[in-house]
Amino acid sequence: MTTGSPGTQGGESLLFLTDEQLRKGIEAMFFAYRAFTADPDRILENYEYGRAHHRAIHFINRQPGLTVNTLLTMLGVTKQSLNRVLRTLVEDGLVEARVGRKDKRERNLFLTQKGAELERELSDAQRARMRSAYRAAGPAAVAGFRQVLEAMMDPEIRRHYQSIRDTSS
Amino acid sequence: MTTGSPGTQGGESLLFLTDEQLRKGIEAMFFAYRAFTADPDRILENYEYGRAHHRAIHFINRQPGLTVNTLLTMLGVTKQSLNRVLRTLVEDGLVEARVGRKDKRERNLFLTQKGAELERELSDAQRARMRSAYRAAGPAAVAGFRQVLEAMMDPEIRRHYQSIRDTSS
DNA sequence: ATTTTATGTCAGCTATGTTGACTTTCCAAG
DNA sequence: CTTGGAAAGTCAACATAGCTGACATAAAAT
Repeated sequence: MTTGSPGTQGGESLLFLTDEQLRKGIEAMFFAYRAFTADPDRILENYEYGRAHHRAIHFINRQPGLTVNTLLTMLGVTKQSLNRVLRTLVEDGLVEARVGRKDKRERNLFLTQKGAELERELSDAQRARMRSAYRAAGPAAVAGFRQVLEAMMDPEIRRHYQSIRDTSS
Repeated sequence: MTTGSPGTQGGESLLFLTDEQLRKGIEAMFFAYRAFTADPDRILENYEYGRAHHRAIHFINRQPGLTVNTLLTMLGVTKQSLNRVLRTLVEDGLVEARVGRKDKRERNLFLTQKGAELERELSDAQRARMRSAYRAAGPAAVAGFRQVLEAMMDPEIRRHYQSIRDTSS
């Protein structure tokens, strides 16, 4: 719809929209995502945590002080599922849940030093793979990569994604 | 390593390799992958199948006649895990497992008509999202997308990925 | 005062992964 | 021809992480 309907290719090839191309894209997503999670998964085996803990830690690090509800929206799971994860992280002293200043019903989530250390270990591994892929593909490819992924997201999530800015190093 | 170490940027900016850029890439992968699986997951709820069945069906469709072992490598799960999935698909008449002609220990896997119909329904949904994202981003972005994903894969899997060619429409 | 929201918790279920042990079939090398 | 090992299938037991449903508490909003 954006570039015109079939038959009205204004000079631009639409070969990249063939079923074969789309299927290759689907497979690329599957294989790449598996590799993408493999490194942190290996590290997490040494702890008593899983991928769900990693995700929670990631977003708490990225948006320190975010509420449980916000985290819920970003992770896209039920509160029961998140609660199980969050409870162990708080009990183990990796996450601190402070009662909200304005609204005391809310809990603002922060990583403790210990939590930040695990975050660092996990994200070092994940960023190393991402960096290597970025280097190999080059800046133009990276821009395209980000564009396609962003276009693939659900609109509500895309807004969340775009609103996240790093506050750590 | 490919484009030079920090300080020796031969005219090419390395800003795309900052931690912030890498973290945005990590988040993009997470959010996009979730959207990517959401449509087929919704369809699968109407059947007694899950995401694991979808993956098996996808690859059997893409490489009709592939052996159980090949499928195992591509899915990256244990034979016990795959067997549970494959058994229900065979019992329900979606997949046919023919004894190998040369090596009778092997099973060559094929979709039945019924299996092909489900594959079509699932992949229609998944391709629709992929097509929409490709259209929105454009052919240059798609090329970059594929390059980065490919660079992210583990080398052995990348070879499998590159060897897959479509035989269906 | 009542309703709604944010959070937490208990119980039970399902899907999908894991390891380990074992059997059957059958190719291929001695 | 026998034997070793590969391919496949199966059984059992378990872990993770998702789900629904029901219910409790505290605090904000109406």
